[in-house]
Amino acid sequence: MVLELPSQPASSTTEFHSVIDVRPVLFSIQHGELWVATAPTSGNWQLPSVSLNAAESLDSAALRALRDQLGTEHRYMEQLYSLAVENAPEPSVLIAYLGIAQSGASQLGVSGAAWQRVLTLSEISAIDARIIDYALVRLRAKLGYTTIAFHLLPMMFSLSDLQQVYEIVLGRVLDKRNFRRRIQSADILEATRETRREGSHRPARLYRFRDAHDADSYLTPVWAAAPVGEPLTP
Amino acid sequence: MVLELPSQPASSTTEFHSVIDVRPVLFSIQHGELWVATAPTSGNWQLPSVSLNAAESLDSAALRALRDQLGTEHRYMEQLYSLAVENAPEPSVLIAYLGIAQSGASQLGVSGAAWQRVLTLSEISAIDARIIDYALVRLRAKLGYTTIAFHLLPMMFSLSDLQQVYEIVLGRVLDKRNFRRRIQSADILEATRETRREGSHRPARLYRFRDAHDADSYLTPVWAAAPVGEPLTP
DNA sequence: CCAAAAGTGTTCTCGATACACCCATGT
DNA sequence: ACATGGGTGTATCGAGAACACTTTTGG
Repeated sequence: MVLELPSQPASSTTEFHSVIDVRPVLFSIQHGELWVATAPTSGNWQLPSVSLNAAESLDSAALRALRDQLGTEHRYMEQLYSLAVENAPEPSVLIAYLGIAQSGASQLGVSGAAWQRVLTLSEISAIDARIIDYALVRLRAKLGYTTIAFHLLPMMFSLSDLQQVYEIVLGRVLDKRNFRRRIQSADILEATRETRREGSHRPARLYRFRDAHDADSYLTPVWAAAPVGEPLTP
Repeated sequence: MVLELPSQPASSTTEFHSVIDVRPVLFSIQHGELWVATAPTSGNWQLPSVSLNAAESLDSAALRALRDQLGTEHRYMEQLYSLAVENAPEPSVLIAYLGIAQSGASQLGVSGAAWQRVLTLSEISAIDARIIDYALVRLRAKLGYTTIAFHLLPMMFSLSDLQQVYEIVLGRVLDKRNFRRRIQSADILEATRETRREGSHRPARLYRFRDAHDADSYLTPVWAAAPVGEPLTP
């Protein structure tokens, strides 16, 4: 949809402009831990970051940051928060994004870009650390009421794979039976005919994520609202 | 906390700048309906809007928009979403806020500013309409798991007042007994010794909102996470 | 036959829902 | 006395949490 800009009262003759710094936090899971992608820099680590171009949406800028500064493709991207950076050499507004890379296909093509363990990442600026913390809070919260976890996994996966994702992100162990009951009652998985054998034990059935549930919540909010429109229908 | 800006790789010599347009949606309840505050404009209505100044945070800019363009004080303010406005005369990034004004003290001091009914508001730009819709979605969602509703009410209120707020915002009728049970079991209210008589019927006990619960959620998420730190403690 | 992960059911508790009557007051 | 909104309790149901054993495979 093309949006029209409403006519604003000309506020003042000296309009103040800022650089728009779009900064995605790209998570992925490797070796049973949660990692963040960091961009090449001299010295310590930093989040990938681009400044917004003319005629570019914030979302595309966030994708561009991943492509140009990391050399990777995304699967999921969501805006997090914006803030004006104070005491910057140049007036700038920072727009943070939460991105998710699939467990397998997450090579970083740009030299110098590297994955870092989230929980032990210290050599990073205060502002980047804050953004990463917030992104993790959001990711954790969204695990509970959205299907965001699937973006961390490849197309086909076992239920144990999925449970591991939840455990790694949430940082605690979940009960297998309760987990499976909940996931299966949400009706968002499709069993495939394939299985995976990978050790001296029973092979795991592989599942696929059902379409049309992608960014939707599958848990009902406590007090659901009426559809926007006429009020107070019981 | 003062944030330091991490040294970025000098991206290009021609840095692209945008006007930062901060636009709060201020809700309040009047005459049993939900209203939005609109700023003076020639022709139809529009949301209040300021462009960010030097050395000003986004939050203060949102408050300034309320003061300068509406002439009102806020009680609650929260960032909603940012987007780059395409096809604008000047490159601009719009940052939307959700604000809440108390039911009583919500006069608009700036001449031309006016409250509009949310559900029947039509003479407004597409972009402002979208922002208002989104703000309403967020407000409705937050009713269920935060104490945001209290900002719509004066310091002291009856339980029926509170229920009415929920009903008006959600657009549907709630059961009185279930509503009271839930609110009271959340343990966020304090009964005062005062009552209010305002008709030929039993007077209502007045309650006060307990402190220290202000912006906090009082409903536990489905799968709570471990505190950020070492992972996988059961 | 042993190790290892996959897979599967039941019980309990608690919160959400539906539902109807008495209470205190002003006129 | 009656009209009006304030205030209260009980029964049902479903979801979340706790908890242990059998199944299938490779070695």
